Amino acid sequence: MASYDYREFEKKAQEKWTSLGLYNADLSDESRELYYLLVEFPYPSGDLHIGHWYAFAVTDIYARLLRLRGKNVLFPIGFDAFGLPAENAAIKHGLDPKEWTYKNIERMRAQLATMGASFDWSKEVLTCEPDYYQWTQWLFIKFFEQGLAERREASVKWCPKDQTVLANEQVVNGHCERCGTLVEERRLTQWFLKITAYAERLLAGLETLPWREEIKEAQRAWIGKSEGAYLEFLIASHDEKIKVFTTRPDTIFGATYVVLAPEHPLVSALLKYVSNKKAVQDYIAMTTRKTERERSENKEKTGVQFEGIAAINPATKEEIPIYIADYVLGSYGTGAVMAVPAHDERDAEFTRKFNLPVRRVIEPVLTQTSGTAAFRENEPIQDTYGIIALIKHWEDDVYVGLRWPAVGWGTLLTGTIDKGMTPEETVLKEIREEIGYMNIKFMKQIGMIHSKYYHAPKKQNRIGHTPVFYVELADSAQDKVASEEFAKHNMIWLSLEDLKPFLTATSHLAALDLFENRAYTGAGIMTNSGGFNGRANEEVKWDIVASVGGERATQYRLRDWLVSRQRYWGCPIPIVYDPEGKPHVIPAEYLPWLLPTDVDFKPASKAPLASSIELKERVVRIFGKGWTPEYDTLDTFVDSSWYFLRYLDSKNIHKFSDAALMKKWLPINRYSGGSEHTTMHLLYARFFIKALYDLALVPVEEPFIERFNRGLIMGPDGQKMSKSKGNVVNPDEFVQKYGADAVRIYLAFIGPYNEPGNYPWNLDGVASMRKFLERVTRLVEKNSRSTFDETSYSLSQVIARAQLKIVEDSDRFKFNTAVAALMVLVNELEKIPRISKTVLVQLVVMLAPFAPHLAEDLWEKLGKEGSVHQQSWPMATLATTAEQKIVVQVNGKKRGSLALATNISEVEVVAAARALPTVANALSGEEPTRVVYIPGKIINLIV
RNA sequence: GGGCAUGUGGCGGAAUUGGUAUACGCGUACGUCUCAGAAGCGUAUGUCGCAAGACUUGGGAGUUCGAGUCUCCCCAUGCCCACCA
Repeated sequence: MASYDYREFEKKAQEKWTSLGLYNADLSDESRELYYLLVEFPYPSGDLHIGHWYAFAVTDIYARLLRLRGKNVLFPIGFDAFGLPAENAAIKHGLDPKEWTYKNIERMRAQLATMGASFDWSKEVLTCEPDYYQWTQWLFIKFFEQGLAERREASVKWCPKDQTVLANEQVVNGHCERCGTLVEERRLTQWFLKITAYAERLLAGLETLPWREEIKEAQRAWIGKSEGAYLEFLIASHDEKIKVFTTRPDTIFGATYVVLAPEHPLVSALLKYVSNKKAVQDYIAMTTRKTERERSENKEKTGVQFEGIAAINPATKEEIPIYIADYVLGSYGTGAVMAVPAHDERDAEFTRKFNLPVRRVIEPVLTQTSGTAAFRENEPIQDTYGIIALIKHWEDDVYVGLRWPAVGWGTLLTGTIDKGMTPEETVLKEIREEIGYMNIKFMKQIGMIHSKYYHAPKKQNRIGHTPVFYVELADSAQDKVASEEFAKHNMIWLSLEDLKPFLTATSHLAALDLFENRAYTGAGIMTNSGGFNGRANEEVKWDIVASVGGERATQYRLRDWLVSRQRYWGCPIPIVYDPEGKPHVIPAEYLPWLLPTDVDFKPASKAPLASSIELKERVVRIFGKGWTPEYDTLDTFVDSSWYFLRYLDSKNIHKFSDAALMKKWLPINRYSGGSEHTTMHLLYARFFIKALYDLALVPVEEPFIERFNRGLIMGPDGQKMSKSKGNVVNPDEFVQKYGADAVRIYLAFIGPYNEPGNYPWNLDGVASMRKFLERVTRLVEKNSRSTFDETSYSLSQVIARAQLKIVEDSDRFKFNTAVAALMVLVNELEKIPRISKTVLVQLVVMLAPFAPHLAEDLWEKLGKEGSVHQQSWPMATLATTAEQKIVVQVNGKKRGSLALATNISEVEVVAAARALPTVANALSGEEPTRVVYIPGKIINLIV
C-alpha cells in the first residue's frame, strides 16, 4: 500500500525549501543564463481564489523547469496594494484601509505558501509602502519635468448623490458603483500623463515584439491611428471658421453640412449670430444631462441647426448648413466634422432623419476578389456597358425581381447596351423584351456602378460600367414575352425589404443601396467633383487636400491618461501649489510625500485628502504660508507600470532600481497575465518604459519580450465565477482534500496555457490527478529497493522522448501536453517488471516542476541528498532509429503501414507496399499511374 | 454595428512544415479482486455495421496525390471596442 501523506510531506518540503533559501535568486550570478519570469502581481483582495492558483501555480511549473535546465531564474512576487476596495471597506465597516490591506496581504502570503510556488519573497514589492511609492512619486516628478505630466481641464464622472468624483472603474453601466445613482459628467482640472505623445512609438514597437497577433491587434485598435487631414470651413459673412478632421478628404465635394459637437468651444461664439438661440441652448443642456449610458444605448441621431448662419464648402464654394449634434465627439479630432451623407453611414442616418440633400461624389467600383471570377491584376481589360433598372409597380410599393432558375441568381432588370443606343433606350427596350410592360410614368438615373471581374468563358478581365435607373410603370399593359427570355428568368414582385435577401449580385445590392440613399464607403471613381472627376478616389485624396488649403494630419483614438483620482488609498501626487495656484513638484528631499492618516473617508464634495489637517500644515510648514497641497492620488495603474523594475532592487533607498541590474535583467523574458490587461496595464507599462528610456533611466525600450495571456477558470456550473452566483471555488478546500500537487497538476492539464480560453473546474479531474500522483508514488516505492541497474535501449528512448517533449511544450506554455507526456511515460514504466534506480531518479526529477512536494518526498525516499529542485534536467539524446514507419495510401486513403530500414530506396518501398494484402486489394490489379513518396512519412499510390 | 478569436467523441482536449484524426485524461460499460462495498487492477469505448467495410474535425465550395490544418462563402459561440469622422 502506497503512502501518499501529502499533509505531512507538503509542509515538510515547503519548510525545507525555505531553510535552504532555494528560490532567492542571486541577481549577480551570470555564470548561468539569466531568465526573468514575471507574472502579474495580485491585488490583496483578501482571499486567494482558484484564478490566483491558475496564475501562479502553473507559471511556477515553468520557473522550476527553467531552474532545472540550469537557468538563473528571477521569479518575483508582490502586491498591487493600493486601490479602491480598501477604501470601500473603510467607508462601509469603518476599518483602516492600511490595516485592512496588510491583513489581507498576510493572509494571502500564507495561502500562497501552500501552493508550493517558488517565488523569491526576498524581493517582494508592496506598492502601498512609502519605500515603494516614494519612487512612484519620483518617477512622476521626472515625467512632470519632461512635460509628460500636465494639469488640464477634463470631463470626469460625478455622482450627484455621494457628491464625489468617481474613477472610471467605479462606474458600472453608467451608475455609481456604490449607491446606484446615474452619474453625470463634470469638468474638473486633472492630471494627465501624455501617453498620446508616444502613440506612434507604441504602435511601431509592436512590430518588434513576438507577441500573439491578437494581443498586438488589440493594442493597435486601442491606439487607433487614422490618417487624414484638417480642412477649414469658413462661416459666411463672419470671421470664424470651423476646422474639421476627416479621413476622407476625397469626399469633400459631397459635404452638404457641417456638424459641431455640443461641447465645441466655437459654439458659444456662434450663438450670438443664430436666430434659434433658445433651441440650440436647450439641445446643449439636454446632451450634457444625458448620461453616457443613454448615449450608448440610444444611438438615434439628434441635433439642431444653427439657423441664420452657414458654412462655405471650400471645394464647391456653396453655402451649407451648420448643425450641432452629439453624434460628434468633442474629444476626438477637432470636435467638428464635415458631413458627407453619400459616403458616411452616420451622416447618412442623420440626413435621413432630418431629410437633408445627399450628393454622391464617388461612383462605386466593385471588385470581385475571390472565386473564379476574381479580378486578375496585370491582365488585359475589356470595358463593357450595361444597365440596371429598379422597376416600380404602377400602384403598389413592390419592385421587379428576376429569378434565374438555371444559375440560382436573383437580380434586378439588367441588360447590355447595344451599339448606337443610349442607356435610356436600352432600359425601355429591356423592359419590353424581358418583362413585357409597355408604358412607363417616370424614369431617372440614380447613379453609376462599375464592376471589375474576370470573365472566365472569354478569359478576360472586364470592367462593367452600369448606370442605375429608377423606373415607375404607368399601368399594367403588358406584351407577350418571348419564350426564350421567359425560360431564362421569371419575374416576381418584391417589396424593398424582400428584395435585399433576394438579390445575389453585389452590384445589384449596391444599386438598391443607391436608391435607398445608403452610404457607399468603398473605393470608386470621382464624380460631381469638378476637376477631379474620373479619377480613382484614393488617388485624388491628397490633391484635394492641397486644393482646398487643408493640412495632412494623423489622429489617434488613444487619449491622454487621466491619472488623478479623488481617492484616499493611493499614491499621493507629489505636487504643491503656490499662493497663485501654480503647481510645483515636491523636492526629492521631502519624498516619500506621505499619505496623511487624519482623513475622513466619507463621501464629500472634495477628495478625502482635503480633510487632512496634517497635510495642510505640512505644506505650510515646508513651503510657507498660502501654499496648498494637491489632494488627489494617482491611479493605481501608475503603481503597476514599473513594479517589475523595482523587483530587481526592491530595498534600494537611493534609487528606484539599480542601473547595472536593469542592464543585465531587462527586458523581461516572459510576462504571464490575464487578457483583461492587454489594453490598459500592458500599454501603460510600455509607455512608462519608453518614457524612462528617453530619460536614460532604463536601458530598454520594450519591457516584455514575450507575453502570454492565460485563460479563465469557470465555476463547476460552467459560468464565470462570481460571489453573487455562489459558484466560486475555494482552492483551500481542495488543497486540504487532494493536496497542492494534485491541484497544481490539474490546472496545468486542463488546457493550453498559451491562449485565453475558458476551462471548467471539474472535481473528477482533480481526483484523477491525485490518482496519477499515487500511481507514481507506488511505482517509485515498489522499485526503490531494487538493486537492478539496467536500462533497455527502448526504455531510454521512451524517457528521452518525454524529456524532450516536456521541455518543448513548456516553452510554448502548453503544460497540458507536457503533463500528458509525463503520463505516457508513467504508463510505459508501469508495464515494466523491474525499473532501475537511475530511471526512478530521472522520473522524480521530471515530476519535480509539476508536483514539487511529492517529488521532494520521493527524492528523499530514494535516499538522495539535497533537494530534487537543485538537480539538472536529465536530457538524454534521442537516437536516430534504423527503422522508419511509412504509411501506405492508395488514392490518398490509408491502407496500411510499413516498418522499413531508413536507407531503403523508393522502388523497394513501392514493392513492399504493394505486397501488403490490403494495398493489393485496393489497387485491384491496376498499375499505379503516379507515386508520391515522402521518405520517413508516407507513400501514396495513385491509380 | 465593427474588430479579433474559436468551432474536433458524452466532456476537457491532442495532432512540428498540409502527411496514420481523436494522444492524454474524465465519463461510461464489462471483467477481476472482495463476504460485500470502496479503492486498485484489466479490457473496451468517434458513428453505422454481425462482419468485411463505409462514414467522420460546425455547413458548403475550392486548391492538392493528400486538408482538422491553406483559400472563399455561410452558420454558431465567445471576447473586446462601440457614433473615433
